[in-house]
Amino acid sequence: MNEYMTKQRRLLYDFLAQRADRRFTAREAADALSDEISRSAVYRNLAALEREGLITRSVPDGSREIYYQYLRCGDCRERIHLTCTSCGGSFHMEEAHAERLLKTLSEEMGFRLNKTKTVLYGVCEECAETAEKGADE
Amino acid sequence: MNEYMTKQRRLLYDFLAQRADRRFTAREAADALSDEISRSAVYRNLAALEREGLITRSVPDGSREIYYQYLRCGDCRERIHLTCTSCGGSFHMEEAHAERLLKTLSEEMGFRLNKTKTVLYGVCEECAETAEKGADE
DNA sequence: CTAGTTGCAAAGAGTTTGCATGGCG
DNA sequence: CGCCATGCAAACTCTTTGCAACTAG
Repeated sequence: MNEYMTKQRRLLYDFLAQRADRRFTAREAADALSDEISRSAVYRNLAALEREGLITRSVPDGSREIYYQYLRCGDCRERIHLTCTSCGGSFHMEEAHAERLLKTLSEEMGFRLNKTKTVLYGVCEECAETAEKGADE
Repeated sequence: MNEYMTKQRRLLYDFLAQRADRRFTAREAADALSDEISRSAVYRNLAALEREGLITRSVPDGSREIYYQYLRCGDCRERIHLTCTSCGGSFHMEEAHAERLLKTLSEEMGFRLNKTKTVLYGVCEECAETAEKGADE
């Protein structure tokens, strides 16, 4: 898979690098690169990247569109992710805490947590502060 | 909203009760009830129920379809859910553990976890055992 | 009665696919 | 050169919507 490094592929990879850790839809990628890559190539490449585990997919509440996200760091794939529902930003949980959580769930109820699939949703520090300054809600 | 209890609505509610805590797609519900309820009514009612917070939506990896799930217990909505990626079954995390997790995330990185939105994925005890008996993988 | 609800069929949105052409290695 | 990838447009799938008929309260 991904045997040829085409011009289109390279441009898409650049796009990913620029948007590291941020969500985007296939449509956004296709629009941003519409002069250079066809819609179908974008879809096909994103699907391939997902298969390889280099990007992850999600479908936020209220949306019908698939969002992709490139997780920059190499060790990401073995860590539990936190996603900010406000900015879409991604963070990870410290290993020690993740392990403790894993252990707790396993011991208490035999549940084997999948660190890769699991995403914790909430609001990140930065967004929480912004929201507080903005007052209402 | 949901002011009238129509025959169709009642049938859909029965369907939910029967499938409590299990995932199903709008299509599955529509098919199961196709003699009694039109597809559009199913979609409309599921959307209404979701708005009211009585059912939750999710889009599993590799699927494009929206899955719904009725969470039986009343106190569910304030608890962190665990979903088994094998059987789709739903469980919750004990309050004490949830609180500890919340506190850890908040103190360590200012992340405010949303208990309602967050779902932990993994394999439940029962499915893990079945898989082990089945051997491979 | 009257407003919410249904059913139907048509429209929409997002994604996928077939096939001929093009380009990487 | 051979094979993978692209582009285009048509096809698909799931979901939503407009509207007239129906029905719960």
